[in-house]
Amino acid sequence: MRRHSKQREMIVNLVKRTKSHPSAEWVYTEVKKKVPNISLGTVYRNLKLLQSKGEVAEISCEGDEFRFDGNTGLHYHITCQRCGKISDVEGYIIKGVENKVSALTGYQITTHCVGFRGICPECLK
Amino acid sequence: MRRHSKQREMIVNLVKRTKSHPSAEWVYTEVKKKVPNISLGTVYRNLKLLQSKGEVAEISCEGDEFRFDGNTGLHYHITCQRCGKISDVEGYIIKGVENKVSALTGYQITTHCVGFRGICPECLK
DNA sequence: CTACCTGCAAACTTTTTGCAGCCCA
DNA sequence: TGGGCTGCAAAAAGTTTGCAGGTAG
Repeated sequence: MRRHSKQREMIVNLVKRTKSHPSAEWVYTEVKKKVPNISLGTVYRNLKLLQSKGEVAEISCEGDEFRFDGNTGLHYHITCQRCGKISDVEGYIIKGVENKVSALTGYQITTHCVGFRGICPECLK
Repeated sequence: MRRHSKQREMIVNLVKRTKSHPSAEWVYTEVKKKVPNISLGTVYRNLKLLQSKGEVAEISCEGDEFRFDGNTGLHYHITCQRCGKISDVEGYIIKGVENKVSALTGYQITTHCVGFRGICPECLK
């Protein structure tokens, strides 16, 4: 049972290191700079694998989204409607929502996510 | 300047009426039952148009999602991880978050959305 | 050796677009 | 009658998969 390959390692490191919530395509072109003959298929395969191992998380609670986040801890996102960038909202977690919604809906809740939309300070200038 | 067409009207009504947060494909097959020769292109064109007019909203704050919601007022969603259905969370809005996050990030905030993941009561049985 | 992993390319799925004709204000 | 709207089909974009060969353990 093999664990490592140069390609896999690069992908993990890249996704964990970057703050930009990359798409598969972005990861591909980025890794390609170091490993020029990597294939897109490999990137998808690895992202999926890493995701299933919980080393990397998909953004969004609805689930058809293909942008990833190396930070798998609970935190929220904010998207700038002007320039499209996605950032983390640091230091703010809403407490008690899961219990409240569980009581309200009867669901057994696993997780929640929160997203904001607006205009970032740079674009406001 | 024309406003109505049979197809458009059917699409609006369908999306506004349904609670199931439909995908474009679902809308297509559903409308097809009444208007058999409607084309998928028309469905996409209309959903996009309605969305830009604010008559219908896309689910998710990250934006690559293609499921729609006829209820454009602020409300949250919950997805069942077992059966995949998406429901509305009724009667619960978190207050003050937008101001808080605005202060925290410097963004001018337009909206926020909240999603939950869990197992629905039916699947828990 | 033998899994597992990779690159490549083809297959799929989902969404967008160009075009010619149709239809309503 | 004109401009928007439609159906159709091709194109584009995004994701998955089969295969043959390579490589770490």
